[in-house]
Amino acid sequence: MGRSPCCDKAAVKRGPWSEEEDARLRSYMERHGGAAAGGWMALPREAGLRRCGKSCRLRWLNYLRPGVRHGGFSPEEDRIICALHAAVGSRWSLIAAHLPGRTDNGVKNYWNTRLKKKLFLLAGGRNVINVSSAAPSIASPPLAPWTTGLPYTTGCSGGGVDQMCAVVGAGGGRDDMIVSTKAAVVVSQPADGSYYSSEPSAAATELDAIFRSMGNTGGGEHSDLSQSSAEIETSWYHCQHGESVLQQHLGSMPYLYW
DNA sequence: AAACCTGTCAACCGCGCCCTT
DNA sequence: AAAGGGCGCGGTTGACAGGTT
Repeated sequence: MGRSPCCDKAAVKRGPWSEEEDARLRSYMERHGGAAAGGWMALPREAGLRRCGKSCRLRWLNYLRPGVRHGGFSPEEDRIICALHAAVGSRWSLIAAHLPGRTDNGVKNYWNTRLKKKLFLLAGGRNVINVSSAAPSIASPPLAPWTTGLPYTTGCSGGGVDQMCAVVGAGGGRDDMIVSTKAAVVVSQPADGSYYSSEPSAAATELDAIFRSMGNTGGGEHSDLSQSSAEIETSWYHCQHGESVLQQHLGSMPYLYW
C-alpha cells in the first residue's frame, strides 16, 4: 500500500531555491496577504513555480517569511529552549512558538548541532556517564511516550538528545537522571544497561513542583503522560504571563542554567 | 596546497492528525 | 461513518563552508 505521493517528483524541481524562485514565492505570498490562498498544494501552479507545495510551504515558513531570524541564539533563548525541551520533549514547533522569529526547523537544528553538545560538555565535569558506550544498549521506544498513552515512559524517547539532557539533569548520584520527556521522569540505570526506569528522585520532585506551580496538574505525574500539547502550551502561557513562575524555579535549577 | 574531517543548516521525507466530502 | 486529501510535524539527509592535518 503506502500513501500516494503529494506531487509528481519527476516533474518538480528539488534542492536549493534560486533567487528567482524565492522572488516568485515571496511575491505570491505578499499578493495574498501572507497566506497560500488556494492551499499549499495549489500554490506552485498559481505562483508559477515548479516545486512541490510542501517545499514551498517549508521555504516560506522557514526562510522567506517576514520576521524570521537565523542564527545568533541568545543565552536567554538557550535557557528557554532547554527548559521547554525538558518540559515537552522534542516538540520543536511548540518550543519555537515561544521564541519570536524562530522556526521549528531552526530550533531543532540549533539543538541538534550546538545546544545538546554544549549541555553535554557543561555536564562533563559531574555526573557524567559514558554516553558513547552506553548508547548502543539503550532500547529506544518507537514513539514518544506521550504519543503512546503508555502509563509510564522509557528513558530515551529520541536517542541522543534526550540522553544528553538526562546527563545534564543529573542531580543525584551517577545513575540518577532526569530524562527530558515532558514530565521529569527519573530513571536509574539498571545493571543491564537499559534506562527503563522507575524511581522518582529529588530532581523529579522538583520539576513536578514546577509543573504544578505552572497550573499543570498532570505534567509531573509519572502515571499521567496523556497531557495534550495544548495543555502544556497553556501551562507555559500561564507561566509566562504569571510573572514567569518557571523563571523563578529555573534560577534554582543549576542544570538548566549556565 | 591538498585531502580529509567536522559543523551547520536548508531541504526532503514520511507519518499522523484533522477537515471535508 | 468512512475515505481521501491537505497540512503540519519531527526525523533525517546531504551540500557546503570552514577548520585541521
